[in-house]
Amino acid sequence: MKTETPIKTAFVEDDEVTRECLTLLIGGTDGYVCVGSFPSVEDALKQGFTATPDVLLLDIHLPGMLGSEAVRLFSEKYPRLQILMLTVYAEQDKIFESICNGACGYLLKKTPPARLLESIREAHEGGAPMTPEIARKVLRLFQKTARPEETDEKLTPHELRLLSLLAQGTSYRDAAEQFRVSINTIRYHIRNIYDKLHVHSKSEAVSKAIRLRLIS
Amino acid sequence: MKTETPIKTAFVEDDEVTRECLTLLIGGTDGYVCVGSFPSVEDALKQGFTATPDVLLLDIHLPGMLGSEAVRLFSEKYPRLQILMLTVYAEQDKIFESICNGACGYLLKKTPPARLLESIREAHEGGAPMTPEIARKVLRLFQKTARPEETDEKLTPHELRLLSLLAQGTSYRDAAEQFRVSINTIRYHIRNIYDKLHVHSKSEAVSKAIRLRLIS
DNA sequence: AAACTTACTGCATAAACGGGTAGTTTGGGT
DNA sequence: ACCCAAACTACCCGTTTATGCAGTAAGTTT
Repeated sequence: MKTETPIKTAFVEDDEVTRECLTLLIGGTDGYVCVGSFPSVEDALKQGFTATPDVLLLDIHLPGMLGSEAVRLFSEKYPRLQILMLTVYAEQDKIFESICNGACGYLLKKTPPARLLESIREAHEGGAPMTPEIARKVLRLFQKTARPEETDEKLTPHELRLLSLLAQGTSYRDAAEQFRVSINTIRYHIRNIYDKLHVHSKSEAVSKAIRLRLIS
Repeated sequence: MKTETPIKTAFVEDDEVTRECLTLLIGGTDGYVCVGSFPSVEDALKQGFTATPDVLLLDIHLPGMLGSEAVRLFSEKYPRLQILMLTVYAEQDKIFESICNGACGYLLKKTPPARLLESIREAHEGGAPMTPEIARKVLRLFQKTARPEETDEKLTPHELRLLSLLAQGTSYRDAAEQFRVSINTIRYHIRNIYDKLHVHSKSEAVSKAIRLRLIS
């Protein structure tokens, strides 16, 4: 039934036993093919893959360059590559770093083989496979970094656009030109913005606006 | 085998057919029990649940109060409640809103019943069930909002402290007083900051600093 | 029609800012 | 002792802001 081309998978994993297991698992399963298996990032880069991989499994704790750092490297080198982190512990900061660098999933090594294969496919098909604990941690991080904190008075769309300009360092004069209005109108709006945000300067307004997620 | 107490589940879902299906599914499955089933948030609040639910399935698009808004309400009323969003479309902003408000998962209605039951259990056990597309969207959002984006030149601790003051709207003069230095020294530092950040104004510096997560 | 809001414009002025140039002081290195 | 880089101080000057006061035109409300 599997007439589709197999998913080209590669690993970077320092533990030899695990690496062997993975190679066997992938090599022995229909629909998957192993195009590389290395004990370190450096080796992978030096020797190269036998074919451009679709999915890369990256261990976090590696001798030499860490997996969490290598994510960016690989994803820049192979833009269509999906990278899955594979590690023993669910460390908050490593998860964070990996995801920010562009990893698309994060699995624990205790993941059973069937689930692992499924996750590789899921990653290849645009999903973001994670173990439940990790998914929850990601959400927590997310909730922490992104809390709306409503303002008492809402800014108009116009005011928000102006605020964005200010955040970019635009002067009143330039903003006036962009909006095709007089500089005095800009002043007028700025005053309203300041009133609503209870601030008294551009920088304060910008910082408050960003914090309240009104802009950016 | 299921000697554990069943997972108390409730729904808010305006489509009557879907609601019936859910009630039947949950009611008819071992290990799950339905403690409420309402067509709107308002009804749920008015009538109350037959028991404090463990997991709540919330539709996004509801008549009256939207599910994405109700998340906070429910999670404040029942702090140990796990809330799963259940909807037809994966809308970026609704996902964002729901998660920020405290939802722990986000499923599409097309999710097959078996997977749905599994997700409820997963939510109850501290996981964060999401469909693959949604998981990927969450990661994307995450990458967008939290990108370190290294600066080419690092700011000194002193410069960072000054930058925080600027973000609060402090003037050069006041900053000088706080640091017990002359206003010219403040200027000196500001210039260095601007050079390092490649900006030309306070507001631009503040916005860049916040975005780069140098401050706040 | 009178009263009121909204968005906008104009002017004035003190204060704050940005950027150039230049001269101390200080604590390491070698 | 010498050099070097850093942190700091100083002055200048044109530009930009913050903010008060005042006025107009279009659209609502009553």
